Amino acid sequence: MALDFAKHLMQWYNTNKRHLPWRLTNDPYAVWVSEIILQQTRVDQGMVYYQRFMKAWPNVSALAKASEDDVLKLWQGLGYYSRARNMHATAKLIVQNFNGSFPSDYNTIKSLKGIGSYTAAAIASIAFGQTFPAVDGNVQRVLSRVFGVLEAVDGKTGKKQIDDLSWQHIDNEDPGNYNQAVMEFGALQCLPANPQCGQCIFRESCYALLNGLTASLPRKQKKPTQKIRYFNYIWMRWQSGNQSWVALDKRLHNDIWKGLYEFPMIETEKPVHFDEITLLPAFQQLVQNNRFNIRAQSAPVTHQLTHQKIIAKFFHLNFETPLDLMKENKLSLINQSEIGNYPIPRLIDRYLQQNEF
DNA sequence: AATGCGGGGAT
DNA sequence: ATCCCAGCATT
Repeated sequence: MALDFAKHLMQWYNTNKRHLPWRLTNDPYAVWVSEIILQQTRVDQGMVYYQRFMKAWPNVSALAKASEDDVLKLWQGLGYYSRARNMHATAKLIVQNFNGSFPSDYNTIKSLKGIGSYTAAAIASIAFGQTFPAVDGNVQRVLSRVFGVLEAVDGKTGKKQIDDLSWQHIDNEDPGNYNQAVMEFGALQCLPANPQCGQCIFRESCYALLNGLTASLPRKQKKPTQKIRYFNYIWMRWQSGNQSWVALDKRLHNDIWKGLYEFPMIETEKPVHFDEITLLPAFQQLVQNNRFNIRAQSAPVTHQLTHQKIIAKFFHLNFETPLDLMKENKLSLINQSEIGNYPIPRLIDRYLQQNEF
């Protein structure tokens, strides 16, 4: 199986690989330039920059002699500008400390500014033929799907599993092309969304495909940054005997509440103040008559939370609906929604037309 | 383990 | 709008 993966992959690579300029050479400088440019950058976008960069500074010493401003200028529009600054600094360091020739030792390569474990492995394998698996986003995706890495690939254990797999399957005879083959496979076949599984060479053995997990692998543990937004609503409270009642406004689709105030209220990025809200005339009257204690609330919530959860949390479910009292007070209960085991009364527009409560 | 760093393409 | 891209350095 271990041999099979690399063998099939290399065959696929030979017939399907794209013809890219940095694949025409094993010059460590060219490999370095291409790898830095391609960090978090699509091939299509980086291509032009690579050509211009190599034309402007074809080797380490040329780059070392350039001014940082010129390097940054060429980098303009590519993003992650520390890449350019690091390259320039590293070129000067290579001239100073390594006599202008790119180091071939993995740990030395990795010690250079802007070169981490991925780039060091890529340079060591592609330029110097050493067996170091280069693990990037493509590799994480391909290996986690084909071999079924269920742990998060950015977590400790998942990373270890990917690392083990990549050492297990790397082609010692041609590590540089093996590394590029996995990445190319990830970029052309095993796509993040809508992978081309129908014509995939691993379709009969791929763990993810066989278990219907292609869409959910690789798993990531990093949760998306949660935006705080505010669900705004008005709640009313009134006493009747020993009972305290609460009425909420009605939620419509798209997180809009409507009914108690003039304009539909919608989710906002900042809390809403009561002053900013205009109640419908009928309710203004009720407030003036001290029949109701009425407040506006803005509840900070993460977007994922449902309206029901917000209400439940806000009121701590500390009220029970006295249906009888509702009727006695001539409030027609139009709708109930279950929150947990507690029914919550909702006011709807019909109430507003009844001036008598 | 989490963040910041960027611009662009695909969905 | 959100995710992701041939990641790395810093905290």
